[in-house]
Amino acid sequence: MDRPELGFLLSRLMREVMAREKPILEAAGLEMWDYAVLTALADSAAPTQAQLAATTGRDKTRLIGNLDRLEAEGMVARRPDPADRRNRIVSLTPAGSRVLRRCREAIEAMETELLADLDPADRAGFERALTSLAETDR
Amino acid sequence: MDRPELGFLLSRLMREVMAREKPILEAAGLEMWDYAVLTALADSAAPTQAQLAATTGRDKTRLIGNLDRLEAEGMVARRPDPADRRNRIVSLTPAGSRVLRRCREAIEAMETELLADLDPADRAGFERALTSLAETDR
DNA sequence: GTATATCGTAAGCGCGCGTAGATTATCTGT
DNA sequence: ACAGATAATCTACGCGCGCTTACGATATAC
Repeated sequence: MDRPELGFLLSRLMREVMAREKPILEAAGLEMWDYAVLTALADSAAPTQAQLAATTGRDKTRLIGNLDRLEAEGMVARRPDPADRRNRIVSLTPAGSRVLRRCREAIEAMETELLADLDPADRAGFERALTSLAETDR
Repeated sequence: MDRPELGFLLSRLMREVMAREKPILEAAGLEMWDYAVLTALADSAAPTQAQLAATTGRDKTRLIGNLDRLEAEGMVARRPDPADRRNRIVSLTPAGSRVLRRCREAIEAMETELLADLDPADRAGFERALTSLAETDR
């Protein structure tokens, strides 16, 4: 297919998505990284902060600040692992869970709107391909 | 469809593509922005640097450094517009054109490999959808 | 001819980033 | 009991980013 390069297309689309997400997250008092952290904790708590850093892609020393604030606002809990007290188990609080759900819904609505004009088959292929490609971690 | 959010998928894929492009561009002595500039000049010269900045998305004061280096290495030419000597017309030199073509070929090969495992129909839909979405400038 | 606007350029601002080193608490192997 | 590894934290780099201000050269409006 003849098209601009992936990098350009992706960075353009990325900017667009970011621009649309930003006001949603700001309304909830979250930064991008906060949201990534909450999302990573949605299914299950993180056994260590280092692992949470790895799964979110956040630098582990930078993650600390996000957790400090999220904890202060009661969205996240840090408790020492009883089995190894060096580790901090990071988990979502009910309040954090609520904030996350609200943001998630708003963002999904935004995405639906963004993708609305696509040919349905293209859209399905796009989502399948993107999901598959995002798992390509070398 | 049930999938992670667009933002996460895109940023993961973006990182992968960047990681694969980097060594190619480094081998040619280019930074990411240099390559974006050369690509923008491929079809036609830029009538002003401000316009080149706008089309590439680069801040216009930051663009200057890229042009300085590209010009010093003979890949790009800056000449005053005879009709309005405040403007600098930026154009690709033959050498710049060669470097661009070589990088472009390597990057296209990389992309082909990256997309190789996709279902062909998904891949076609992915490329069409991405191209279309990247044109969504609000 | 004088005021106003535009282009390219230089310099400096605060920001977030990844990284590195040191520190403290804790666990593991011997 | 002791040496070495590991987790979280703090501090401090240097980097590139976008943004702002200032300035000289040039063009345009009156």
